[in-house]
Amino acid sequence: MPFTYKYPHPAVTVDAVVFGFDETDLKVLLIQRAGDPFKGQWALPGGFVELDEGLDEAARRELEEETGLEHHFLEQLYTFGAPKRDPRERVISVAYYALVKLTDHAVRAASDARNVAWFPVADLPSLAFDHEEVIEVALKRLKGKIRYEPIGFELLPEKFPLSELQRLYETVLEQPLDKRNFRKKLLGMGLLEDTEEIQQDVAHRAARLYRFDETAYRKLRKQGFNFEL
Amino acid sequence: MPFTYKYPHPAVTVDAVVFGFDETDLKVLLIQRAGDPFKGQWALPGGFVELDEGLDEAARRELEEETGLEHHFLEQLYTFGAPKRDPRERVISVAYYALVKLTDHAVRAASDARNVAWFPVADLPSLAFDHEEVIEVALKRLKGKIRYEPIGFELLPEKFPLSELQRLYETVLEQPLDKRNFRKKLLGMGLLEDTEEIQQDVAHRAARLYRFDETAYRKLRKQGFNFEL
DNA sequence: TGTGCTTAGTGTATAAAATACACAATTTGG
DNA sequence: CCAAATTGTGTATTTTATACACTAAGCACA
Repeated sequence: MPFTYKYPHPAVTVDAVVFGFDETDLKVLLIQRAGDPFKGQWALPGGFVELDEGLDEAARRELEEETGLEHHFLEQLYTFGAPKRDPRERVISVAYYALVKLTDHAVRAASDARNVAWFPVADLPSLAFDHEEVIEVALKRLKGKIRYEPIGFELLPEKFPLSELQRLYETVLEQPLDKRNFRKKLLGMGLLEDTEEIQQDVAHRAARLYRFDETAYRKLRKQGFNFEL
Repeated sequence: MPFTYKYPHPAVTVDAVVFGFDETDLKVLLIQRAGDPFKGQWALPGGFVELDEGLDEAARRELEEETGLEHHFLEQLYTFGAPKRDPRERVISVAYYALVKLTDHAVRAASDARNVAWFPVADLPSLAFDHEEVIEVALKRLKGKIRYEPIGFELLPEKFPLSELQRLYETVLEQPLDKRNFRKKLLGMGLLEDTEEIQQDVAHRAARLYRFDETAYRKLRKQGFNFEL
């Protein structure tokens, strides 16, 4: 027991709410706990912060170790620190949320072979710790932020039809949107690049594929443009 | 040194960016540090989290101890945890921001007689730790949030003339607003109760005083109303 | 007491943005 | 070649945002 302090110190963890979207559902990535407490229960991926790493860094490292996910949108969400949220000792959890492209990133099993799985946010199992609350806060943040920052694209493949973008918005915002108005607005922003490609292997008229134009977005931002849906 | 752990634990503090508004300026409350590190420099009020108290609770307690401020708007802002932000040991700081009514709450000196003072955000001294960054993040949050939640009223006295509300918005948003349109919009929301009182002791036509109607706001929220300026 | 200074308070016309809405075009599968 | 599924398109209407200038009230000071 080599780590001693004059005053008591809490433990600090990072936990991540990882969102994915699969054409119909918004999903969250969960990990089945290998040990106590809450052994066998589903929980958010996460772990202890090392003393020499930043918080963002810790969140990325844990995600990589536990799920193999890399290079995704990651943002700090909120810090949860109720005294009894962990039965072992005082643990303060800095929560993050991440957006990943389900199509590009296959989820690898955790290094220690724990179960990893995607669950629809509308149908979650019961969770360890206060992770249900964490997910609620993350959902609220996503719902708010997707309307005034172009983060929705982080959940879609690089090339996508407009209808899929619309479905994503309808799912996250939990409200139907008018097709013509949606297309008018999005295309009018000048953020979507027409890839000149169309869908393959669909049993109906194939849709044009678009790509989010990051460069155009940055240019417009500088000129005072604000994304808003 | 009675507190020992199997793994290293960082220290955890709460720090608060306290905003006030005094008819012309947005101000931040700072405390002059009594001890090392950064002795004599200005810093945000804050301190260590006790093991048996929640984070919000800790933030309120520290504010009360150091400035005598109570019963104000307080919200978690962001958690800062760069490994070297404190030269002594690894310290993770959960930052809060608070909005107080300058007129109602006189600031008391800290219990240990350290200097406490308000500084205009446009003219801050150099600060200890990464507190400049913390204030920047707080300002950005305030600027964003004041537009879609009615938190501006937390910075004004209970009864205020419309012109003062407008000045507040102009100061925080850093842009001029049209008087007639501003009044039309705000009064149109139905959130302002006319107190039937007017300003006293002013050297010009006295303005009507309004009060933010919390009850009306909650009622409207339930009906799907969204505050937006 | 009246003139000037300062701030309060008010309405309308115009432009821009949001909304509501329906059908023809394309491709596949039977 | 017909049915089923989904893409893609325009206009009229309503709502909201913007631009803009003068009179009213109260005090200070000559």
